[in-house]
Amino acid sequence: MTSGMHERLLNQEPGIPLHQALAATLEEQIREGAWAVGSPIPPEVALCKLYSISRHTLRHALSTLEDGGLIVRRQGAPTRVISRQRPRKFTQTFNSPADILRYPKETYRVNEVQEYVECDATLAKLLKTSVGSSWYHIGAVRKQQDSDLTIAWSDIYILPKFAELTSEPDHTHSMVYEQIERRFGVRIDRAEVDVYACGASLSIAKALSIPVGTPCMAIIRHYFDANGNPFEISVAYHPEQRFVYSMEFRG
Amino acid sequence: MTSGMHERLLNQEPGIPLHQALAATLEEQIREGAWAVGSPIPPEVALCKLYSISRHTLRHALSTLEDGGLIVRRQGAPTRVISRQRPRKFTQTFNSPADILRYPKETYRVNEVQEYVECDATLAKLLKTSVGSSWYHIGAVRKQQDSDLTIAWSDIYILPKFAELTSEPDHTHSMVYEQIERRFGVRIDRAEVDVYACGASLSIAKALSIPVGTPCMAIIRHYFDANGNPFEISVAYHPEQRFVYSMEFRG
DNA sequence: TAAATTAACTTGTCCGAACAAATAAATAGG
DNA sequence: CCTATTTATTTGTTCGGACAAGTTAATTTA
Repeated sequence: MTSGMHERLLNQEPGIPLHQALAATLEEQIREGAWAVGSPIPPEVALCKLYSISRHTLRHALSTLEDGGLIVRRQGAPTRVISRQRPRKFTQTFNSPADILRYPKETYRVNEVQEYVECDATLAKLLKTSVGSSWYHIGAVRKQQDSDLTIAWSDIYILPKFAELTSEPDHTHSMVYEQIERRFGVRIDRAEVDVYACGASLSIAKALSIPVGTPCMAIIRHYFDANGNPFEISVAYHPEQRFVYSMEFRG
Repeated sequence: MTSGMHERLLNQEPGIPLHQALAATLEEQIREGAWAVGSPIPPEVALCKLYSISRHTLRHALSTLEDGGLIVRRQGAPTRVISRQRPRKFTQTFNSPADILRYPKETYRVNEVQEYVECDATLAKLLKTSVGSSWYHIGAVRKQQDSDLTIAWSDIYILPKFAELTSEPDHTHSMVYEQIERRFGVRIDRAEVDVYACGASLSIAKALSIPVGTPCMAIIRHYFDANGNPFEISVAYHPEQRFVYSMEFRG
């Protein structure tokens, strides 16, 4: 190309910051394919001269594009385009593990079973652990504070060394993982949640006063510590119509 | 306090940037409760003098804290502490709405019903829309490509103007929302997902060849456009044992 | 007293410059 | 031809300064 590249003027409207207008312009250029995905964009000093702006302002704009997932920057290496459009990501953020199941605050547990158990084949498969592993089992119903309506049956399995938690005063009114974190300093690093439908077993039907085989939503939560080992596994059974697991995603 | 506040030296180890060390120090201060939640921290110029650093470096550190959710900054107003600890957020990111339900790629639909419908009271409640609103209804079973095992029954409701989609060649092998986006340029801005357990109704039981009342997991997805209006609502029923909705969260 | 205006304060934007650190390309050596 | 070293390139860090824009508190005015 004989004629030099003409400077693309920033349509600088009053009121919007320069770095913002610049980011929009660059994003537009990337979308139009001015630079192919994977290829480097001009170095910062070149862009500064092209747009007649300070390096600081340019870097602010590039930072915006990087946050948006359009480019990657590495010290020493040229900045590269990694996507022509802002990748659409549907995210759902939970501020605490309690939100994962969105249990209303106004619920509490009534423990009916407390015992040490050893995994047989069936339980090991359910908990995704090995046969013979030992757990402290808490069987409880979860009720609504005001109406006393039974929402679910919960089987909570925790490491035997945490068994003493059950003697805590507010044990039945707060989440077990919170108590473990408070008393033992074990922090949740990762959580797995499985959801599926099943019919109520005999014992669950009895505890919830529903017919055997009533459709239930089973929610199994695995809590892992920083070392990747599970320290709490809870299995909750929600009878039909008594619980809706609701989520929202934004693009 | 008569004695002036003693400067807290930054334990500046070689190799780590100043703004990073500063951010760590400030985060520590906040965690220790140097400033109560809701109260303002000293203005930038004061912190600059206290730590003998440039305002630019300080702002870089504050930006880090803001990203971490510890403080909020508003032009003109003092910066305030909003949390003493980095709020633990469990996030799950989906790159496409398909991942929300994690449908395997190797599934396809077999349409059995295609009709225009008008919401009666029951349907309006299920779809969270108003009575009398019109939709184009697609009833279909979802099957696995190789085994031909039926995974679910789906009721898909789309705006009447999108009805012509069903004549597309690959209609049954791709997601309806994808086709809407491709053909009509309607982009998903938000999605709501509700999950609960229910028993199989007569029509569903017949379509899936299962007994009436078989436990099913119902997943209702609402897709909203940029204006906040729903343009597709799908209701899927998964019989027990045939579908597990699995999620993973990281702290 | 209550509302409107002013002033002080605080964060946001933007420039210029210099050096450090990491990477990629060019060069020298086996 | 391949490897190790050097050089050039590019992004990261840090300073210093000035003004703009928004918020809050104080002041004035009705």
